[in-house]
Amino acid sequence: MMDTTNTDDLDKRILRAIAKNGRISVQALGDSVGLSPSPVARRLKRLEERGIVTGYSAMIDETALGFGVSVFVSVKLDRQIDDALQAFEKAILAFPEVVDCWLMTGNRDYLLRVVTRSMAEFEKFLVGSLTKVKGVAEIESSIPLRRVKQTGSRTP
Amino acid sequence: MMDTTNTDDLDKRILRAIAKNGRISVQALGDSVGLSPSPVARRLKRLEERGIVTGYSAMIDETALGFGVSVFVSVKLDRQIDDALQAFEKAILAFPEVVDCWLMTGNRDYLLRVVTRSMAEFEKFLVGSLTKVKGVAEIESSIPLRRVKQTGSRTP
DNA sequence: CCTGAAAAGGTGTACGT
DNA sequence: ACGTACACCTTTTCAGG
Repeated sequence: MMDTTNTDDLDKRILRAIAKNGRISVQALGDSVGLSPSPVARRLKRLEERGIVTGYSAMIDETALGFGVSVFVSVKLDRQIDDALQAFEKAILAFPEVVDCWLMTGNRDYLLRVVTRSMAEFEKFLVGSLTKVKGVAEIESSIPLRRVKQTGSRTP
Repeated sequence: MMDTTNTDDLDKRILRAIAKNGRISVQALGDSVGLSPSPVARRLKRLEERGIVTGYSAMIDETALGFGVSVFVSVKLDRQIDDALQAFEKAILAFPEVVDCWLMTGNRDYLLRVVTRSMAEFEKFLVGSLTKVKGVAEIESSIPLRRVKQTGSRTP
């Protein structure tokens, strides 16, 4: 059984273009892929509806805004039942400090990236917010020195 | 001496809004922050010029593009001299499979996120590319089940 | 599934406050 | 530094191939 994704080459070119410039106009998109604006708009809408394009975002320089601290945090929950996972994830989604979160295989723990203005603010987040989330059993922080590469997402 | 970032509350609300929806119109932005379109456009332009807004991007479900495999890879180098780090980083920047890379404190190892079409392609990258980079001593892979949160960047 | 044209809606500039 | 007005451009919708 083959998983026909239903995204053709034109869609892929549209995706590449909007990955590079999320505010590009439908017209310019049409020019770049060789289509008139209306089909591009239709395809874009369809890509959004199908959940392939999950949204659009401005890329903001965190350090320019004073958020100089970025920390990787590994979190283990004390139970691994679905309820605990759901409760944890709901809390995570509400914390602005958490910019990225993955559920890992293995011990079913989470890997987060937490961004704050300072170490003091990070500590406050850790003891004031994260440790207070129900089900959190273990927390391990790793501090990066610097970011070597940032692509956002892969493109062919 | 106070570090007045020169971004006031209005700017911050604009940043929050465009982080959440990078394709929002200037008009809608104006409505949401209580300003008419022209000042919003002026502020937006200024935020871009000052490098606070570095660009716009569509958030794309990588799996939709056929990149179903995402793996966190931890890499230790056998020597921690600057030359080794530089050589390693140069290699990393050239690999399209590596979408994100951080130099970590502590044991001075690297944390990468590697994205491929399949496990077979991942393995090929691992044995064919990553292990062949000079200085690589230890590699540990962690496989995520799914992404829980993807914010791109922190907002004020 | 595409084009093209017309209606609706958004943008950018100039100027007034 | 914000608002309004207006000309211009972009998006959307719909008829037709």
